[in-house]
Amino acid sequence: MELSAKYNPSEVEDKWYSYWLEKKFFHSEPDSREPYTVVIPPPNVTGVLHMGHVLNNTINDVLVRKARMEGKNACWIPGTDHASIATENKVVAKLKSMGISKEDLTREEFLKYAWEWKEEHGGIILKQLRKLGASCDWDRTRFTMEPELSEAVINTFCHFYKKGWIYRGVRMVNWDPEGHTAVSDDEVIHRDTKSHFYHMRYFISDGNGKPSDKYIIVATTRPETIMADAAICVNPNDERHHWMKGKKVLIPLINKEIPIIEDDYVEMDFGTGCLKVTPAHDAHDYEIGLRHNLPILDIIDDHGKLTADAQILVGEDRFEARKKIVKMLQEAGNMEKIEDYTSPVGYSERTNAVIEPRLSAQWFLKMSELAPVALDSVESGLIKFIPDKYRNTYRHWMENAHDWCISRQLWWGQRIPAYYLPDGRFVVENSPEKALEAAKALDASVTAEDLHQDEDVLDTWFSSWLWPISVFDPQRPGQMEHQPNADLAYYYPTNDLVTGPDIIFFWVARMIMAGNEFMGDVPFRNVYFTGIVRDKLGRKMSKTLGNSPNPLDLIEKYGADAVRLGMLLCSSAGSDILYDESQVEQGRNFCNKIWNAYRLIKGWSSDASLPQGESSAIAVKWFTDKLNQAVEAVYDHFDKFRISDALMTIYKLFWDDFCAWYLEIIKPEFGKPMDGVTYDATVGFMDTLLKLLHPIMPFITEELWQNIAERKDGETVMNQRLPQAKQYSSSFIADFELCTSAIASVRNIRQTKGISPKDALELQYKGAFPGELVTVLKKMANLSSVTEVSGFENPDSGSAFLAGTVEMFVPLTGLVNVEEEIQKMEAEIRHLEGFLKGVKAKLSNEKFVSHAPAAVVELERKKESDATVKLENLCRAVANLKK
RNA sequence: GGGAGCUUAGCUCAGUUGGUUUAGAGCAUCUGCCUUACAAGCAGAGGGUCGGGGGUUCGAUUCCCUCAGCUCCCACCA
Repeated sequence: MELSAKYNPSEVEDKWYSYWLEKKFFHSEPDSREPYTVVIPPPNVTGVLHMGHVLNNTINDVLVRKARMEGKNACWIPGTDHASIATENKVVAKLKSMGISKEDLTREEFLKYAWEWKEEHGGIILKQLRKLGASCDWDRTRFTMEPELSEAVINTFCHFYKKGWIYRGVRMVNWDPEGHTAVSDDEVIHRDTKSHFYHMRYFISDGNGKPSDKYIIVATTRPETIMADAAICVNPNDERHHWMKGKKVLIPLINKEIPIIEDDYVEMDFGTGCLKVTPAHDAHDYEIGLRHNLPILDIIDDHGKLTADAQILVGEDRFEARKKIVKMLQEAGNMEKIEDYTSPVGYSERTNAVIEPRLSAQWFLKMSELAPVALDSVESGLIKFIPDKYRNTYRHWMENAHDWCISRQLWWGQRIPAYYLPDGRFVVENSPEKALEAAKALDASVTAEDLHQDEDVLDTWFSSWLWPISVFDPQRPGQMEHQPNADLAYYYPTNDLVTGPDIIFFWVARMIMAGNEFMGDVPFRNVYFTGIVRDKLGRKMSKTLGNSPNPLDLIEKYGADAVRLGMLLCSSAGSDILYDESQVEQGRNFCNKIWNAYRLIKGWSSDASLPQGESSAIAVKWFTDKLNQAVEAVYDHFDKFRISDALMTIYKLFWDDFCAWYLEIIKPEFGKPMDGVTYDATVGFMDTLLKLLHPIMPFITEELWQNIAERKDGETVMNQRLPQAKQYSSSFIADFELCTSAIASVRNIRQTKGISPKDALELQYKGAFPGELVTVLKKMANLSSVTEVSGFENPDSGSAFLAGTVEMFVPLTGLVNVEEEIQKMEAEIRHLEGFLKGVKAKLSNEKFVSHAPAAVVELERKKESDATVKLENLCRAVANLKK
């Protein structure tokens, strides 16, 4: 095979991915092996791949491929999420562009369009994941709104309703006037927003509904809601306002009379100490209203427009109304002053509309029973969070969890299985038939036509919280009498969950609740929280900023392995990731390095009759040790989910140890064959390295592994066993490092003296240099001789250096500047003296010697003696030079 | 307003119950090399008083306090 000097990923990636699919290597069925299970955080069905997905799925794939190569039965479930609000919005927008308004369609007609949209645009992201190399079991692909999973959602609703944990109630909810739906507390994002603080005059009523000459000042940020005011509230301890106790005031512009009431909630030193109470449009005011029996007047409709009850500005949008009413108040003489003001405002996570607190009938799931159990799952250590700090966040939320508003005023999603009787009562059943039966029990005269199903659908998270269960056995959630099927029994609980911290409450916490409820066990053992991918300047990647690269373009340009590596290089768990394309370049360079190492090895011929050279034997021995040391470290890193450290360990093993040292040592003269023993060992090393690299870089490793030796059809590197760490000699590795440092020093001498690497030099040394490494030293430093001496012959005509504590000397007649050599050594002496001083200070400290552990003291003694020897050597050398 | 976390070389980060030759890596930088695997490369080198101050300790990047800066999460818009 003729190989180009550069690795060309596009030639190999599709080929091997098709091969893996064709051979069903990703598919898993229960068997006697230990399972390793992961479920994908289901992306929006209409989503496209972005850098966050790349990060998440790369980590997932590394974990899955590693488990597979450890002999586990690895199963990674892919799928998508129906994403009610996001998808419905997209469909509405599409219809709008076609000149169709959602209001003109029936529910069934709209859903027909929605499904068409889903078929057309859905699942693109799953195809894109294949380009990344994701080894998902595609035969098990799931969608949260497919019939079976929808049934699971409905059964779950019925389950909790019958338990009494789901209730319907009129509550203050977060209304999204653009999405025309309520959203849960967690879907509201609070942002400091610049607005104004309007100080308005409310005149005291003269008792006949006419303004007197006295007024109070009330401050608000929302003057457009004054028509819905039910009272003015002051703090009972506020003496400034005692005079108006029992009086009434008139709402400006509409002159409606409202009482002045007292409540501790009002803070005396905020604003004017007078609070306008608007129960229908503020959650706090609603509470005050309940306490004081105030009437509730709702003047804002579903779309955020003022209703007829407002009397004025009817039909105006709430923000338009605000502008207009300010002017009206000014003209009427009711505006005292306007201040600039910044306060937190809630926005809808999905539509970015300003949330309108609003009273409406919604369905809720009680958290009082589910949250404590889920909290305990993490507190007890049954589930581990990586990094650990998210335990705090989790605990805080769990201890303050509000009931979950699960109804959404949308059509795309699972419709709430509540059926209303004509008299307003309702029944909850998982089918219309059962509902009719239950309804007849309440009222025998009810017919199927009389029953009306609730118009709302369920929150999308109400289906995704079942994901780790329903992907295996959709019949289990909500039906405790159904025994888990073989898949669920085998694969549940899953092992690791890789996800972003932004959905710790939406999804992670709730999956733990559902797992405990329906399986009596947590859904996963470890949760690895990735960071958020940001650009080089630390900005979040977003479409509007245009700072988010298209991952597919990157894969096209650099190759999937390079993109994976680039992502992993900087991905420590939990901290945000500053992405830069140069990291992907580094990944591409590494691919190229691997490719070329392979080319070098493949270009060699072996001759079994040749004896193994001494330096080659040493190199094989050393790299075997080095490999085992690295494998041990890699496993340790993986165990702690330090994926970038594991990667860096392998990276350096390959690049520095294998390529820069090992291959250079064993490299035969050009065109000459290599002895068989070394050649076979080298091919073996390459084979092992490819296996070690495979979870991270699946494509290039498969390509090379398939070529480095004869492979049968159906063989793949992804099903090989990962190397296991064996015993290795740390002392031999240390000896070798002594040798490499000596080689570097000689090379440094060449560089500073302008001596070509081609000109051989001599070397003398004094001290304990391991004899077996002399041959390596000679070859790599290009030395004609290496001699152990008792004293250097002409110390002023050469360059001396230390390798560890071994003194070394390169004779360089006529090339040495004695002054420079002396200066170099004296600098070294100063450093050593400082070091020694510190060590001696410690050792002469009575308390250190008596308090510190023996091993530490011993180490200090060794430092002292080593440094003393070095110092003596250096001083002698300098003295000689100065002669 | 409440809570959590971060601050170590130009950049991105390790630093594992306080002691491993007076701090490590990758990238970037500088110098010299187109040496028949690789210039997407090779060889060598430089670079940090571990945010400031204080304390505990024989010993602090590591523990405590404090100040400064940054980030994130939670929180009902008077």
